[in-house]
Amino acid sequence: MELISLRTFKAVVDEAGIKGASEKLNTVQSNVSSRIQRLEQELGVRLFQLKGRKLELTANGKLLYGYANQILQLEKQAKDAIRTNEGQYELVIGTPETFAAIHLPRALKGLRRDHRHIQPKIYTATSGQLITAVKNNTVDCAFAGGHIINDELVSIPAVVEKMVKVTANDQNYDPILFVRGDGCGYRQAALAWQREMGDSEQQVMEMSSVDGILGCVAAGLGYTIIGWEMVSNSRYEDSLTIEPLTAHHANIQISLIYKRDSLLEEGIQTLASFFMD
Amino acid sequence: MELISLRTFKAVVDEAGIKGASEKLNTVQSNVSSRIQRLEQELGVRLFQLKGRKLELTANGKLLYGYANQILQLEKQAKDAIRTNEGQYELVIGTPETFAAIHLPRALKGLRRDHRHIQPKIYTATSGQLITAVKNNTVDCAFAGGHIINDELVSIPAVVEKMVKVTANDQNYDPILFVRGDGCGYRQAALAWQREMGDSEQQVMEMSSVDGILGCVAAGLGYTIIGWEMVSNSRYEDSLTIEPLTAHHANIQISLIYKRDSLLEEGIQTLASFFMD
DNA sequence: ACAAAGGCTTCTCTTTTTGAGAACTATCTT
DNA sequence: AAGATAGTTCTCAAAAAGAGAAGCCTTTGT
Repeated sequence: MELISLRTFKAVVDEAGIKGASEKLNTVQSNVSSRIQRLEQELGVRLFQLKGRKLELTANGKLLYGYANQILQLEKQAKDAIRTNEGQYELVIGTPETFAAIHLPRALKGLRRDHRHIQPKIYTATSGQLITAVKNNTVDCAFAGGHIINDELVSIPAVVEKMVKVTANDQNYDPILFVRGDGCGYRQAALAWQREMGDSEQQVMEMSSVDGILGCVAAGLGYTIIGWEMVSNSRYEDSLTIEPLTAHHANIQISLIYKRDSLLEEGIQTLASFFMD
Repeated sequence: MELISLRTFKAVVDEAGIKGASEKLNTVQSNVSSRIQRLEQELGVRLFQLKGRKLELTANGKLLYGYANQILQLEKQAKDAIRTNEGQYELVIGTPETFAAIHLPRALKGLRRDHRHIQPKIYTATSGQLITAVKNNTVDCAFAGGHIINDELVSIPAVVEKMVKVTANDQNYDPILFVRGDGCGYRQAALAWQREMGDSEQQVMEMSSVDGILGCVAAGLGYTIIGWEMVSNSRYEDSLTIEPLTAHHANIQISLIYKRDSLLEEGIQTLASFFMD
């Protein structure tokens, strides 16, 4: 049994299929397929069962999945242990795009200046995906909004974003709420606010980029709820009006989360320290 | 990082060198050497350091060794879990040669008859080596004499061997104690008895096979201390005289030992059950 | 002090394994 | 029924692993 088999196996399970796995692993379907077949042959056991055109884990597959996770995690820990022992190590930081744009640069700059032995690497995804990414060890730590209730994770408060309602300067805008795609922290906040205002049958428009949203709002097509920092210094700042939200929705806490007893804890704390002032 | 790298690495550490590892892994030195080099390159770290013509683990090597053991053990557990789940599984039984000859056949026969889903596989070595073999997962369980004091191991009493002093029929023998090679359970018992008798400056002769020893004793060249079953039914039985040992050395407890929370516990208990009557 | 042996590395050549891509099959969708 | 989607099979090229020979540096023994 080789780790590549387990990595492949895990990818197939996680991505729910050979196609997904092949993309994640940067290879073609046929290779993934044959690796799995080899593994099955080696163990003398079927790991998946074709159910329609989807694969379904067998009992043995489920059994192996647990072990594969453990083994792969230990592999990562082994590498981490050696890297931290060497002083030099890579710290994979997960962050939502918005956070990466606004808050991260300053911290990263400080990190590069004062802690040359830490090589930061950025991985962007939505808040929701990032939490699983932390659990999976895809990233060493991640910035995410809201409060994380999970005792295998630790969270350090990083920044508090002041949420604001953004409208066009002329106050003459359509009652359309612009939100970002699924998984974005702002989106949740915006929808919660909308619900509370009783405006929930208002039209909602989804857009993938914050810049796009602000552009639309500036053009008077609607309004949005977003972190204050996102607007200030934006290219549309001058054509937008900002209005603070009512107390209870006013703030979103963004925390740096990581897995309890991560070997890279020291580096993560160092990163967090740049947000304490 | 692949498991073959870790297996190789572990073998080099355990066998204290590339030559030993290459033999254990049934390959040539050059391959072991290059696998290690690849691993070092991959981790960007030296794992060994040439000290004279021996290899010495570096700090990073020691770190990795711990992880390698854990990972490899999990690999084994994963396979075991699947095999036991399948019902059919292989049970690797360690035993001293002497035990294999006398006590094991009956149990093995019963196992094959009543528990076809267990495929026993025999691995012979000395008692001392067997204990480490159990710890290393080289074997799933092993028969060993004496009392095992180790809380990562479990031991089930299997048989009690009655120790006897064996001499030639004519009572006219040299005061030479015949013992087996290092690591044999009988050897220890014999030497302990000799010490207690105050005969410790008596000559001792080492021989690797029990049959050889009995032959020599039968020929009047000396005497030996050994389990009673070894003598009865031996080809020399008729020319030998048996004399029970004094109470305190009279018995050796042989137990079946295995690693606590082995996944194959059920099979091991089954094996042990053949000794309970 | 020198020859011999032991142990690791390097180099080369052969065999095996892996990977990419195309063609194929079966299932689901509309 | 056509098209899209997901997985498998097959083939050929590329890469990696294995075996063996030769070399280098220590240790050991006389």
